[in-house]
Amino acid sequence: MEDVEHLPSWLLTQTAGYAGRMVSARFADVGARGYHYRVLSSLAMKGPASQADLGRRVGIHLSDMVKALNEMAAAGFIRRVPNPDDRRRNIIMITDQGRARTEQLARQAGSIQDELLEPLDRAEREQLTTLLTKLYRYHRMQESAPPPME
Amino acid sequence: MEDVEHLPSWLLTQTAGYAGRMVSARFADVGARGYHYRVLSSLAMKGPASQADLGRRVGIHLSDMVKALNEMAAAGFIRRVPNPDDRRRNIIMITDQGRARTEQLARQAGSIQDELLEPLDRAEREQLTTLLTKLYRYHRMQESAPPPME
DNA sequence: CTAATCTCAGTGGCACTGAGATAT
DNA sequence: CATATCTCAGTGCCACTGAGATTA
Repeated sequence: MEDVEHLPSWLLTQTAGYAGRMVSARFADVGARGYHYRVLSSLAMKGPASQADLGRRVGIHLSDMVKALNEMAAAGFIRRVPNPDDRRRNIIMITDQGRARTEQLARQAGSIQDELLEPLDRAEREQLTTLLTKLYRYHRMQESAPPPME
Repeated sequence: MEDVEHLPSWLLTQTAGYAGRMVSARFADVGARGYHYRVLSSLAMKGPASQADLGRRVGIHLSDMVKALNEMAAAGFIRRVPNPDDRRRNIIMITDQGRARTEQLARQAGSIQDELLEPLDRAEREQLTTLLTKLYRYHRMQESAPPPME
């Protein structure tokens, strides 16, 4: 009988749990959550988009996007502007306040990386990042690949 | 402005998300969830325990343990036996059905490892396991370390 | 009295489903 | 007509909080 603790999938979810809790805690301190940071940083770096496109960009479900944007609009971090070319769509724009918020959250997220990777030396950290990037890219691609027919 | 997608914590939670969804899907097919497998495999490998000890062993909150054990007792995978030496405690024992279930779930979990690690070669898989194990052990230790005073 | 155990109810974040209204 | 967008309500899993009853 194999030990669960040696399964890569187990190690991955456990370590991700530690990472996630660290980041969430920092975000919660300022009343934010992961979805906010994902959306804001995408807007700040890649520009405005419709809600659906934004969701596809950052991997957040359309219906969750609605809720997250409601929260961030109420806080003044984003604005919803009607798209004159397609009246089904909104254009989501980041505000100056939103940019400031993005930088605040980026600092918080960045500051925990050292804490998270503490037991690894420089070379190991690069190894880890490389390996995880491979995994991430591969599965992200798989997702958008042809769904297995049934 | 740094890209979120390069942060180790981001990569970790994203890849863990893929891994978690793969495993959950397989478990859901047979009406199980992650907590069940964790508890059952601990019982199978390390023997009976009280609910509190079991929770500490596998990192599941005491109050969640109650619910998970209710589900598994109803399904006949575990039994609660009163501890004669300490009447506050139960002794949680795995049943034969529970052992069979454990093996079933272990097979399902094991079968997705290849799918998960597909883009990595043999050496890379070992690297990843080694790095994640370091991280896991470190943070698990930190947890039980003296809480920061406030 | 304090501390540990077990139970239950509830919360929050993340990811998802389904249904409905509107517009293309 | 089908398709795409936006919205809302609800579900499931994981992790956690708080409260109460029992026993050590």
